[in-house]
Amino acid sequence: MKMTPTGWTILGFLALHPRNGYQLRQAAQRSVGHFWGISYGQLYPQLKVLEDGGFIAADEAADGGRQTSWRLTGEGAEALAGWLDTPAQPVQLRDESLVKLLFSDHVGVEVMRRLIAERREKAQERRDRAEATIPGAHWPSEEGKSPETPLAAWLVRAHTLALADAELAWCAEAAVMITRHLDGQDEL
Amino acid sequence: MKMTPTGWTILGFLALHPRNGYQLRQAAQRSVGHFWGISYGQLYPQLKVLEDGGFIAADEAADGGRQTSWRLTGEGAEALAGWLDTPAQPVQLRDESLVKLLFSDHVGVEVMRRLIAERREKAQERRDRAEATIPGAHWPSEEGKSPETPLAAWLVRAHTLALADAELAWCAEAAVMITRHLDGQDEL
DNA sequence: CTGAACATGTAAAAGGTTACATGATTTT
DNA sequence: AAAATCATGTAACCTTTTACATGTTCAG
Repeated sequence: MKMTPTGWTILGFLALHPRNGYQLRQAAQRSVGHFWGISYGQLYPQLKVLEDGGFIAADEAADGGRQTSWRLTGEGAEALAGWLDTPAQPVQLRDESLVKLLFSDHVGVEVMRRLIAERREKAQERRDRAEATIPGAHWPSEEGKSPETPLAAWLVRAHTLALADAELAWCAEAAVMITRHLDGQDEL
Repeated sequence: MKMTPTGWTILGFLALHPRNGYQLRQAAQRSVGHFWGISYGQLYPQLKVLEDGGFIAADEAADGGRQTSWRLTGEGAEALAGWLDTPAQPVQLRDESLVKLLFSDHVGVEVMRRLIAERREKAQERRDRAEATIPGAHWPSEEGKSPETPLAAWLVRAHTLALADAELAWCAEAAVMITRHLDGQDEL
């Protein structure tokens, strides 16, 4: 089996600190869930692949062996750096709600309003979650750990906030435009 | 075979006006390409499915039969309306560039700067393309066609512009933050 | 003791992406 | 005459998604 994008993501998370599969899942869900789902079905198989490749190693010290904590190896760090230097895959977006909106001209404005209301809710949730996130607070602070601000995490958080705000602003504007459009029709 | 999301999208586009497979491909690419790719491999098979379901019908009048122009049937219009009333699938985003940014803390700011520069370019392209688009200018205006402003298309265009602007603003801000971060380190 | 959260996996399905294949027509 | 565009399709692949399966530990 080969490494999938899920594999690289695992590598990235393990670069921050060691964890087990379950924790990887949660971390991914929590911190990148809304723009980069990691594939649960691939998670454990990919861990095997990464181990075979020598990119990660198991620390089974913590528990009797029930849970496996994985850490990045030197090779893994090199591979990760290489991946980061590779041009990113183009952004893939599948936004059904927007397509439906595009086709909603002839089915009444209620549909439009509902679609937009739903988008507003989702955007607000994303925003709230990002706002509540303290970048770099990945695990209970260990003494001796450098308290440096994680710039990257900060930037990503700012990105989420900025995009969510733009979405919210658009929702408000859209509502106004719909109303205005209806008024305009009445005047004719 | 069953109907896939690609099928519904085809239905939506045919609701605007009849076209052949090739034109569907182009329309989808042009107008929703950046948030909803239609699957080319699935296009012609789905056209068959839609025909079997009675949702679309072939108009082979135009050409000797080489190209098939498809139009929506009454049943198709109903089905489309039903789909539009169905809750939209959650937005799926796969943004590798953002993930790489998140993991780029320890590989040098050049990587960060490059990632951000690439995002800026993409965002600018999206913005320019959307700006140049005149919503509703789908085909050479036929006489008798109502010159109504297509509200939905307008809203979608506004969305693209708003999100692209937010992305561009974030890129600028991010560049500043990176510089500031480096300055802060020097002062220590 | 009962349910929620922890933890590790496997299998199948679904659908999108890419590449391939073919040929006609139009443009340069 | 060559290249680009038009036009229709097929096949294989790839990866995510979803569902299933199983057992443990911890909290109420």
